[in-house]
Order: sequence, then structure tokens, then C-alpha cells
Amino acid sequence: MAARPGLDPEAVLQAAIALADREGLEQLSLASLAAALHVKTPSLYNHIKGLPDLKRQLSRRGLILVKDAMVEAVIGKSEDAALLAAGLAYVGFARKQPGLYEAVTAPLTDYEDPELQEAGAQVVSFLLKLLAPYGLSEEDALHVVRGFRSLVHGFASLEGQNGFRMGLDRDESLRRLLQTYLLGLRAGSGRK
Amino acid sequence: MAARPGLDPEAVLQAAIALADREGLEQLSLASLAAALHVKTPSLYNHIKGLPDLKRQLSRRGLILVKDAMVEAVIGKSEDAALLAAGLAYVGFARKQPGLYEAVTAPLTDYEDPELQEAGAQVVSFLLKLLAPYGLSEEDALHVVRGFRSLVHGFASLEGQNGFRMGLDRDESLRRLLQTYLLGLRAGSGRK
DNA sequence: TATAATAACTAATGTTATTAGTTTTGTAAA
DNA sequence: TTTACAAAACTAATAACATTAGTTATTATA
Repeated sequence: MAARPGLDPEAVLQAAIALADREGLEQLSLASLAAALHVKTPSLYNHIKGLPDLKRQLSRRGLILVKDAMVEAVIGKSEDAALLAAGLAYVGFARKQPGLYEAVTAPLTDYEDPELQEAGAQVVSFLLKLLAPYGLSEEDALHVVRGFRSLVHGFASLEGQNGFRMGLDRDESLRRLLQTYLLGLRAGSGRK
Repeated sequence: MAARPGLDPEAVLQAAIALADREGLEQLSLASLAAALHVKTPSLYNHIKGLPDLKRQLSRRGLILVKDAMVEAVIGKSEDAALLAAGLAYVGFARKQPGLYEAVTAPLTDYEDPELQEAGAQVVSFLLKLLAPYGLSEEDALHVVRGFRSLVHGFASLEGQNGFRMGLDRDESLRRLLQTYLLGLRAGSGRK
């Protein structure tokens, strides 16, 4: 019947996110995290199960937040404008929280984690809603969702690893990529 | 004037690639690599500078090989057919050598490594050649290169982290993604 | 005020990367 | 054939890290 304040799991997660965004996900260790929290490493085990568990939590939180960012971005928009806004918001999130986004895309130790699957399913479900007005079959819509996710994740990932070196406006590249894909969708809707 | 055979840097690299492809890049450690080579860990330092150096070499080799795979795939093809073949080859490479491809896309310790920049530049240069027949301005072509790389890398990366869960044909998703983008390129070439 | 839940700690273990210094060995020159 | 040396592989040692076990300290509540 008596607790003791101090850290809690959410505070540890927040500190881990801050550290990952600031220094990169590879720099996130229990040692560096404990130091940032002015605590000894083993104390963290009162709040997390271990480093793999912490990274799993980062992945999940990142997925939730990137979806939230897209949801926010499409308010009052529909069809191409909504998809464009969602794509820009996705990449914007990856830029603002690079370490957290890295965690989303990091090779998972556990592909089968149900919390991660749920978070991923919410992203897919959100995109399917944006596609509803296009009147696609369920199968067609799922292919498009895969395409859209590939687009935005690929762009965000390459940008995040400094893959775009030329002095060419990156926002312009992203806008063109999304618009070209959307144009292709319109142009191809008659086709098989 | 006298050497002593045994391992050499290329053999170490090959073993590292095999291990990464088999077990995943995270499982690649100097300890596991040395064990696979029936050697003690410090012996590896006769052939590589250390673990970061080894991973850098993997990145570079992966970039070269993925480009080679695309070059091979476009023989005798041009325009949309060539870009489609290149995209399929890119993803095919990531599927066949998942650990090596992971290394290509892993967050680098050293963005500025000239060897990696050179390898990346060769990929860009190759794609620019494929785009030549489209008669785009240099700037337009560079935007398209970014788009194409985003497409294929995003797809390969999501697929590699088991991001595509639905029982939906993945090759079909990839083909549609590439075709939709190419269609958008054609449709949009009059526009700004 | 006393208690109990629990956060934080110390101590210890095992893994890993890395460096320094030593031994071994195969080849090329004598 | 013998010898010398270059380089590969080794042993030993250190430092960083994650993790577990067991102990101490603290604080909200009964």
C-alpha cells in the first residue's frame, strides 16, 4: 500500500526517446540512459524488462505517434490532398524524431509481438480509410497501402541516413514523389 | 619477403556476409565471426580494423552488388521496362542477401566515408542513365532518382522487417508500385 | 508512528571489443 | 637444405556493457 515516487516506466521511455533523438538509436544504451537519469544502470530494471524490451517500446510508441501525426495532418482533407498531407506528415515525423523513427524501422528481435502488430495494423487501417473514396477493391487498396508505406518510409529512411547528398531541395523531391504516385493511381484506375 | 597464408581480408568479409545473411546483421559480432572462422577474436584484427570498419565494408560491398544486380537486369531493356527490371532486381537482391542489404541501409557511423559516397554515386549515376531517354532536365531527373530509390528501398526495407503481414502477393504489390510510379511519370511529364 | 511496497543501490557474472605483446609458421632468400 | 623474417594467430589483460541477486533506503498510507 505504499509506493515510492522517483522514476516510472513512462519517464524512462521519454528519456530514452530524447536520448535516441539526440544521439541516435545506436547510442542508446542502458548505461547512457541511466547516466542521463542520474541513476545507476540496474535501477532501470525496476521500470523496464531490459534493453530489448525498451527498444520494443520505442518501436511501438513511434508507430503510434507517426500515425497520430498523419491523423492530425489530414483533418479537413480528402483524396489526393489527404494522402499528400499524410505523406508529408510521415516524413516530417521522421525528421523531427529521428531516433524514435529509427526504432520504428529497426530490425525487430520479435516480429510477432502483438503490441507492435496492433500498432502497425492501425497505420494500415488509417490509410485504408483515406483510400475509401477511391472505390478500390479491398485487394487493390491493400496494394496501394503497401505502395504508399514504401514510398514514405523509403524516403524518410534514405533521408535519415544522409542518402540524399545532392544540393537539391528535399521537400520538393518528396512532393514530386507523392504527386507522381497519386497521378499514377488516377491514370491507372481503369487498368488492371 | 615471406608471407603466411591463412585468412585474408576478403575471406573475412565473405564470412561476415554469410553470417549476416544467415543470422541477421545484429548477430554479426567479432566473436561469432571468429568462431565461424575457427579462429580467436583478436586474430581478425590482422585483416580488419575492427567491427565498425567491417560493417562499413559490408555497406560498401552491398551497394556495389545491388548496383551490379540492376545493371545485369536491364541488359537489353530501356525506358519503363528497364526501370521496372531494375526495381525488381533491387528488391530481389535485398531478399537474397538480407543481412548484406541490412548493412547497406544501416545507420552509418560515418556518413562522410568517401568509399561509401563513391558507391552510392555509382547507383545514382546508373539510374540517371536509365532515365536519359525520358529527356528530363538534370534537376527533374535527380528528383526522379530520389523517388525511385525511395520506392525500392522502402519496399525492400518494409518487407525485410516483416512489415507486410497480409496474405497478399508481395511481388504483385511491388510490380504495381513501380508501374504506378512510372505511369505517373508519363502522365506528369507535361506538368511542372 | 509503524509498516510494507518498491525504488535505488552494491556486488558479481558473463559477453563483447579492443590493445599489447608473444609465439608460430610458411615462404623466400642464402 | 637451411635460415631468417614477415605476418598470422595466439594469450593475456582491460574496459564497456547488460543482466541478476541480494541489500538498503524511502515514502505513502494504515
